[in-house]
Amino acid sequence: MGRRNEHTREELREIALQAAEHLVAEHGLAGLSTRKVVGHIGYTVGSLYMVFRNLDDLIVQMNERTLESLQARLLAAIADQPPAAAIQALAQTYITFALTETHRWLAIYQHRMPEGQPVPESLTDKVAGMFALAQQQLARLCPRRSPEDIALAARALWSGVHGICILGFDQKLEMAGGRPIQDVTRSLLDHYLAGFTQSPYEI
Amino acid sequence: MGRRNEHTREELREIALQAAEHLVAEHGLAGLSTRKVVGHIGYTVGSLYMVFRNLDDLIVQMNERTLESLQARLLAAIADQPPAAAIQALAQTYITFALTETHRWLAIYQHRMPEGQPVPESLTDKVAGMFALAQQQLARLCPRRSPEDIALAARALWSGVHGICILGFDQKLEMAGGRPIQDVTRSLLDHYLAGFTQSPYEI
DNA sequence: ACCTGAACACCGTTCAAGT
DNA sequence: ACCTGAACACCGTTCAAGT
Repeated sequence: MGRRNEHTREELREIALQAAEHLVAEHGLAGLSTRKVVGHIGYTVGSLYMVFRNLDDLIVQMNERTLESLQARLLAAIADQPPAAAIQALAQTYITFALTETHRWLAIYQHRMPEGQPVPESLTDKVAGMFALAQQQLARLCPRRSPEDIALAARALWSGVHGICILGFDQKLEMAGGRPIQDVTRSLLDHYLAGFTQSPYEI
Repeated sequence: MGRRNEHTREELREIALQAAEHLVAEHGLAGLSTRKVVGHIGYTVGSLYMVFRNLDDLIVQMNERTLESLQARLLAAIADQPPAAAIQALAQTYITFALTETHRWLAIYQHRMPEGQPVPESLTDKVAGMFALAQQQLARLCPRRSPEDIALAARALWSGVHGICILGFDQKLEMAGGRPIQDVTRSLLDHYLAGFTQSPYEI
């Protein structure tokens, strides 16, 4: 009885991921459980394991989808912008995503693989692809810099913007009279790039 | 039977926190549970609730202890250093702490209060105190800057260094041929400060 | 007053049994 | 082949009962 053959495997996977995304968006990663997911889609626990290896697998696949939609927005923000504007646009778009899709964005970083199990490459690839966007724009901005310098700067800035977002939401660094994270980010980018585009050699 | 009256309330609290710290250091925050804690100290579950309101309360108190020992190391690193060196020392000490006490340090940011409950002030105060160290050194370095500029710069740099650490451990941004996080941090600080100490006005 | 241990409502995961 | 639902080993939290 129940739902037998109502959905293909792919459909089951899709509605399960949608239910998971809904639960996370509403209550955060902690509000996600296998039983709640199947409760939402009218199946029983066992059926989840036909489509996902386990809950971690489901979360990873959900996080990959989040990364894909983030990447799409970043790409749209760059468009045909000149490099300096593109870099600002990347940062502001990342912030906007974090502000609007807070729980789903947080889930990417909150989830940890069980002890010893590595993060799947399919996910790290997507993070790397996103990071490459920043690196490309930085290379356009400073064409005479060595690839090593560019990579270092891209990592410093990407991590920096991410850190501002993470601590901004943590309540844990909610400064009294604190400026909005957009301002902090602009300060980071402008001052770093002022220093970076000016000094020709790495220290 | 059991352990009745073997420990005062304060002693019970202490050994419970020590057991929790040991479990987290060994297996991460996910490896912590009330039953494992009491298993280590020879009590039963119920007794934990004499000393802590619940597991979240225990974790918060554990995280506050971690922040205290981090703050102590940061203070020692500053010593009588001139401001520029003090800022570098703060960053490198933060990194070293994250590298050596990885799981306990991660637990500070991994733990989230249940929906709606705010982070206790006792914890946010300790984070703010730590952050103030950076702000003070920055004010010494740039005495003519407005307090607003200093606060903005302190937040950009603190968040930046934190972001570099977080993404560095996440495996999620483990760049191929990536430079050690110490180098990325130095790049962030040097270039930002080069830009910051030079431009007299905020954009 | 201190502490136990059973009880309750949740969890993730497995798997024999049903269709 | 698909799916169920009971079973197992874990959770956090409460609370009557014991000393």
